Amino acid sequence: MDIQLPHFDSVFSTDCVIFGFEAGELKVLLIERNEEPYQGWYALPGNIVGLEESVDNAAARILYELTGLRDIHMRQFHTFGEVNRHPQGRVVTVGYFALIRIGGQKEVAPLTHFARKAFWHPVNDLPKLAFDHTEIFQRAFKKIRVKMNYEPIAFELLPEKFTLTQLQNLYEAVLNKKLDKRNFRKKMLSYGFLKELMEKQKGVSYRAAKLYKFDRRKYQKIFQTELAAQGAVAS
Amino acid sequence: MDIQLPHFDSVFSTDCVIFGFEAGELKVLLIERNEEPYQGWYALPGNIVGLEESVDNAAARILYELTGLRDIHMRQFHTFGEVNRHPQGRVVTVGYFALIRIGGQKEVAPLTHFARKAFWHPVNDLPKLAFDHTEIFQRAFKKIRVKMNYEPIAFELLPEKFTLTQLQNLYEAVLNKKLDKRNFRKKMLSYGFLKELMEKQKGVSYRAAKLYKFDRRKYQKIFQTELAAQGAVAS
DNA sequence: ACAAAAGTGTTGCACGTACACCCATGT
DNA sequence: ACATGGGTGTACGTGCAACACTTTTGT
Repeated sequence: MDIQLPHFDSVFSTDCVIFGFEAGELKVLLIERNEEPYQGWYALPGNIVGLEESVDNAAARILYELTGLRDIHMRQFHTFGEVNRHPQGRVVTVGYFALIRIGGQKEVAPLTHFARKAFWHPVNDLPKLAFDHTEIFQRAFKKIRVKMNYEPIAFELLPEKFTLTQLQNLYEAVLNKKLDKRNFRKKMLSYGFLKELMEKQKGVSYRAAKLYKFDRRKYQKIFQTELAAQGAVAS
Repeated sequence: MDIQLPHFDSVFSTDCVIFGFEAGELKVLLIERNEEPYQGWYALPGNIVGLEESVDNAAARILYELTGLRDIHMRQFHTFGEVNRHPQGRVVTVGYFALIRIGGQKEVAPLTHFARKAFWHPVNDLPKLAFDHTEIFQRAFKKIRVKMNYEPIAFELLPEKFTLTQLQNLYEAVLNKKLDKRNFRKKMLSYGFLKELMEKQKGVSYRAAKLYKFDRRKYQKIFQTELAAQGAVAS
């Protein structure tokens, strides 16, 4: 590539805020850093973007190297460009978030020596993180709380088959408020994108609940229809 | 600053999508480039971020240098990180948008030789822009269309005093659909953040309309109350 | 007087919210 | 039998959408 731009000692990085849901708690994926700066600190999985890869691809690669997770649907949410956010130079970082099923892939574990370990930590009661990662996390958390009200992202956190109570618990954990059971069920079912399975919960010492799964095809059908309706009005 | 990071020949830039409203049309601020690459092309105002300035500050500085506009409230909306978006090297760009009153400041004009001119162009019927600026623009446009439905950003585009019909025309231009006059007025007034002035329109050859202004203090009061109510439920 | 835009209410419908009890199952 | 969560319906209020005519003013 023919470089004619000014040479700056600047790099960009990506940091990933990966949410999971386990034992009724919302969790975030952290690593323990194995290199300076902030060696031994907890941090979001992140690293420097290579010259020959897009930022989106870099985010996926870095997440894989630090945690073993791959094929995760990540979305950019904000770029952090303060001058002194990295003690060793000018690093602008692009923040991504994702919501995944804990245990949906094998255990999380770093593939490089850059991180000592990778682990899930409850979002409440987070320790101080390296760099400005606490701020990055907060911003991602706020984002998903808002997004959960108008996009079906909650299902990405649940196992494929789930009960309505599990779904409600998740909403309550993310939104941090109690919801009314009857209204919650009525509303969720009214959307029409939950598929009721013939199956029931097993191994519980009380009445077993029906299992549901999120029907992405139905959801997209509904969503596209809405968009088309809006388009028709607009034309 | 003690640089111990890998040296990459990479830079970051900002590009600004500045919206204005004039003659019933939504417009975007463009420059004509005076340097390679894309010399002579139309582009969004943008340039490279300096090592010693935050990305946010750079966006403001660059906009000022290229258009003479300052003290504009800009918001980041997306970062564009494809490998080949700049023909001369690796440039990751952070996109910002703003909505302003055309004519609220003096005429737009570049302060540097980097741009030949700066001018307003209707958002419909945009020419091909330099780099991936068409995509950047589209993404910003989509953002404000969505945002206009739940934040009072429309007022940033209007003169301080405006009529309800002007406000409605603006909504119609941005959302690209016709709205019902009675419902629109009822809804806008019901929010309670429009202050009716003692003044009327002048110089029109028909019944003069009342002038209103956006009362930001009232808006914030309402907004904070809503937030507090949500917080109370959550606690 | 006429042209042009300002201004004004009612009704039906969809949706959210509040609220309490019986049911099925495992121990 | 009892403990535990599963599962269900109604009534009310709010907010949005559809819809047409009279009023004011300048020319």
